Amino acid sequence: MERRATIKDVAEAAGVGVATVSRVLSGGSASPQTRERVLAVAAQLDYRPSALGRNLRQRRTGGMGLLVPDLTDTFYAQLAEGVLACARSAGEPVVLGSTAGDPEQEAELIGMLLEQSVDRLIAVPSGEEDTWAPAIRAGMTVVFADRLPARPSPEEEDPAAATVSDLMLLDGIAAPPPAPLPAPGRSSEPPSLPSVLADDRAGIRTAVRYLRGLGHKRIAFLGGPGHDRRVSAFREAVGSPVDEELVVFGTGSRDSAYAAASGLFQSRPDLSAVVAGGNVLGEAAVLAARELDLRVPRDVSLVMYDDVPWAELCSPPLTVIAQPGRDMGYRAAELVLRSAGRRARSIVLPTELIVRGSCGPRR
Amino acid sequence: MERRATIKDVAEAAGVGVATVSRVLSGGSASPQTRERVLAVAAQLDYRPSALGRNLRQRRTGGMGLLVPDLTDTFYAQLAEGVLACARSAGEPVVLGSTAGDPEQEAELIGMLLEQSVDRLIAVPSGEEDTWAPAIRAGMTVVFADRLPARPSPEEEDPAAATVSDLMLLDGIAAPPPAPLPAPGRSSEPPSLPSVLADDRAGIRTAVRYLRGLGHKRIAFLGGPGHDRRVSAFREAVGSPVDEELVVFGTGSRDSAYAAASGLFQSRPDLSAVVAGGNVLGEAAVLAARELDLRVPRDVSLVMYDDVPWAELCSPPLTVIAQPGRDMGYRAAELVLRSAGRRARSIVLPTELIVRGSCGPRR
DNA sequence: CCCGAAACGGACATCGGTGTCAAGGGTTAC
DNA sequence: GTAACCCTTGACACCGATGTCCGTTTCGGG
Repeated sequence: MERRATIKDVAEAAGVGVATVSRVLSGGSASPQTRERVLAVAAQLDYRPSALGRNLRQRRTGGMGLLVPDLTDTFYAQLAEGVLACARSAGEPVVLGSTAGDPEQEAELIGMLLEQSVDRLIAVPSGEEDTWAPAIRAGMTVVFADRLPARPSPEEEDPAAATVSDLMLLDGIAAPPPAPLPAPGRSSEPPSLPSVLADDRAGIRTAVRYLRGLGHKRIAFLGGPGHDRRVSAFREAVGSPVDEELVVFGTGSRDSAYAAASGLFQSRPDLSAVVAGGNVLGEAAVLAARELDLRVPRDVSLVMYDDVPWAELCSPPLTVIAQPGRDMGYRAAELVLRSAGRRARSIVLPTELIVRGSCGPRR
Repeated sequence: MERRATIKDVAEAAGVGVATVSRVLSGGSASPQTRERVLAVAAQLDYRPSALGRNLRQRRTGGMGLLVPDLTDTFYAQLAEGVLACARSAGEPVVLGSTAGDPEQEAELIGMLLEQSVDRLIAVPSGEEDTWAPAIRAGMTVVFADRLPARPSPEEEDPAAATVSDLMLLDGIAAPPPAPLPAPGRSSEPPSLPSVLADDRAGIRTAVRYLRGLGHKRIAFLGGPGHDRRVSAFREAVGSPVDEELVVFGTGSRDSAYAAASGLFQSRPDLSAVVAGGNVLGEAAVLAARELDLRVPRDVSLVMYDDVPWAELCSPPLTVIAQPGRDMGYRAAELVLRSAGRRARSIVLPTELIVRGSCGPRR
């Protein structure tokens, strides 16, 4: 319960001024004997500089914030572990928040971080870009991981082409002729926000091709919030006449994922393969299939996005699109720490199709 | 990028002193018109008090620290979600650290938290009690979750009886006659540290009885670090002549868990049931069994500690001892927030045996 | 031997809040 | 009419660091 020693205590005990102590401890210049004496006294008093004083003086908190939708989603847990590993090796604290995929909670947490003067943030965003405007405006260095914030639904300009989101634009179906103008705008804009993403497009494409190679024609996509890039890649990969009934979404909870999967299987018994856009959705697909007495891979083939430890536990073990969750977190933390002040770069990491036993030839 | 408004800005704009602004915003007394004016100005300037200034003045950081061994262990993720939920509703930040079960990293993280003046901490401890002494001495309010720090191996007093750890003492085999003195000391000591624990003893006992009821005689325990209470409960439940070869440990990593499980199955093909002390160990047991062509539950029955979403995905779905991870985290956070200053209480939450399909009659 | 430059180190302001204290104004009681 | 009291309010010190500014010392060169 004893009071911690302050820089003043050290200064007095060493018979020097506080400024000298500060200089010595932060690597400034000082004569060898002074330095030595100060260090000795500091060690003897077990002095540790208070982050509070320093932070106030420098008007910023060290460390970084981390916002994820849900830690019980193993992928986000892996991501978080990566961030923590990097932060630990840098000796920096990490302030964690879980948003449950709710933009409102996300906004609250951003507010909390601003209040704490946390000026570096790694986030798996749930809200749209305007949720993030306050953070950016306040000068936070934000690195997005796993996905980017969605663009808000526009209010003016060609409402027909931009109704849903840019999904439709990237789709290449809804608006093929009127695309030339918006397209360059869109594609020149992505320079955009610093991020660490997996190469979703390639991952999905590989999976779809793999299923195609097994003879599957009716392939479904089971998506969740934030899977925009994956869906659009899926649409692109399956080609023009996308059967919209085969593209369904859950809201992020396990229950809704199960409902979506179960609904899909029941409404379209003719489908022969499913691509699950995330591990929670994959889990739901396995459960729903079992409940409906569909055997994997005999009755339905399944590819799941995310490699998680339990994918191997299933019978049969699940074929997955692995993305390097831990690496993504580590790299994001590096980015946010490195880019002291200015805008960070973006990184795309490769995915890998890991073939196990959940896909078979078309029945 | 604009500078945030400070309390001084608000004071000037409202034509009052800073003290008045502080009073108004922290619920102190002020005349209605003053209050109104200050609030209006604050809202208009979008003023948010800086946690930095406040923390420095009050010599403490708000919020709490959270230390867990590994977030990719779903149980700890659930625990963390509980803590985050409570903290979020209180508007408090959570500083997270992952220790990888390594006392050294744990000690480092404790140091980091002390530096940050975080004075409330929830921890799943890996180190022994002396790892925690600095934190306690510094006046931190610490609530342990899931387990308590192990007592350091004593250096004096009857070295024979206390060689390994208190495991051996509780064992009741290594030192049956010289036990009377240490025993009351042990059992009167637990008033000890504030904590939120699951009723491991009851959980394990129930599981062992259940397996016994199915006819199993050779039941093994697959443990990990921190499973002391579970092991001792296991020993107690199986009764006196404990077959020590049937009690094996991993070090916490997935690899070592797998090695332990595989070694167990290979060295003792006569065992007919396994109790896995945690979900990582359960996972390892399933994989090892499959690798050795042991079918569950025909060749070997399995009960796993921790209910995790993927337990239902296995074939057959795993029978588990469920402990309320999320609740434990939430309750721990409540405890640590409530007990502003003084010592917190302890809580024990019930476990539940959830019978699914991984246990069958003795082969 | 003296002068200038460079190295060193201490006093002090500062960051953004909170708590203390005393002054001032208004009301009530005697 | 005056004393006693309460309520409101602002000035100011303080928390523990950092950085600026300036005085002092030391050393080398002329």
